[in-house]
Amino acid sequence: MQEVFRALADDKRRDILMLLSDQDMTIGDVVDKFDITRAAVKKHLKILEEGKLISVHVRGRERINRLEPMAFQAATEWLSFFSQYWDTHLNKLSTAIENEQGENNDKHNN
Amino acid sequence: MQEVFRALADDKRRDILMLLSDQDMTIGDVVDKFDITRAAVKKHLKILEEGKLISVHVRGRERINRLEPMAFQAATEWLSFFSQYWDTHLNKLSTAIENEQGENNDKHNN
DNA sequence: TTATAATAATACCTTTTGGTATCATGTCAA
DNA sequence: TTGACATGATACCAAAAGGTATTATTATAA
Repeated sequence: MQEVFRALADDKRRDILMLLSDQDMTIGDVVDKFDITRAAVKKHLKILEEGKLISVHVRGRERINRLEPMAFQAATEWLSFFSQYWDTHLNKLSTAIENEQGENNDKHNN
Repeated sequence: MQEVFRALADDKRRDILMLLSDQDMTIGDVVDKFDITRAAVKKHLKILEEGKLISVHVRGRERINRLEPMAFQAATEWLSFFSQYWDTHLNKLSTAIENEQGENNDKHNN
C-alpha cells in the first residue's frame, strides 16, 4: 500500500503512467518524452515497479515497461473508504432529520 | 492534484485521515495516538491541509482538524482513468476475438 | 568478432522530508 | 492579572528523493 501511494506521489511518475496507458515503452522511449536523464527515468520506473503499477519484460537488450492497471485497485479501494464515509454521514444527517421529525410528531401526539 | 497525492504518500498521514474519519480532532488529540512530537504532527496536518484533505477550524485556543471527504474525489477521478483503461482493453480484446471469429466464419463461407 | 545500442550500476550532489528541541504567542480560568 | 494550556514558529539534523555524470554489462548486427 505504502509503495503504491509513494509511486503515485510524483508528477513525472504519474505522467509516465499516462504514457504507458497508451502503449508499452522501453526506457529509451520514456526518456524521449522528458528532459531528464536516462538514469533518472530508470529510478522512476523502479519505484513504479516496486508499487507493482508496472511490470517489466526483458526482450533481448530491451526492457519493456507495461502498465498493470489492476494494481491501481489497491489505491482506489483505500480511497473508497472515504467516499463511503461521506455517504454514511449524509445518511446520519438524514436519519437525524427524520428522528427530529419523529420527536416532533410525538410531541404533537401528547 | 500533486498536493493531494503528496499528502496521501505517507503512512502516518493516511492513519491520521482514518482517525479523522471517526471524529474531528485537535492536534493534541492526534498526538496522543502516535509516538511522535506535537511539532511533527503539526507538519503532517499542514501537508494534509495543503492537499485540502482536511480543514482547520480555530475554536479559542484549540485547532479543530476536520476531514474533507470531497477532496478525495480528485485522487479517485485520476485513478478512475486507469480502471477505464482496463475496461477499454478488455473490450478491445473481446472485439478482437469477435473479429477473429467473424473472419473464421467468412473462411467457412468461402 | 567487434563496434554499437540499450540498459545496469555506482558515486556523488542538492533539495525535500520527517523528525527533534526550543522559544514565542495567544487564550482560558482562577 | 497571571499561571497554565494549546498552539505557532524557528532552527537544526539525518535520511530519503530526485537528479547528474561516469563507468560497467549485455545483446544485436555488420
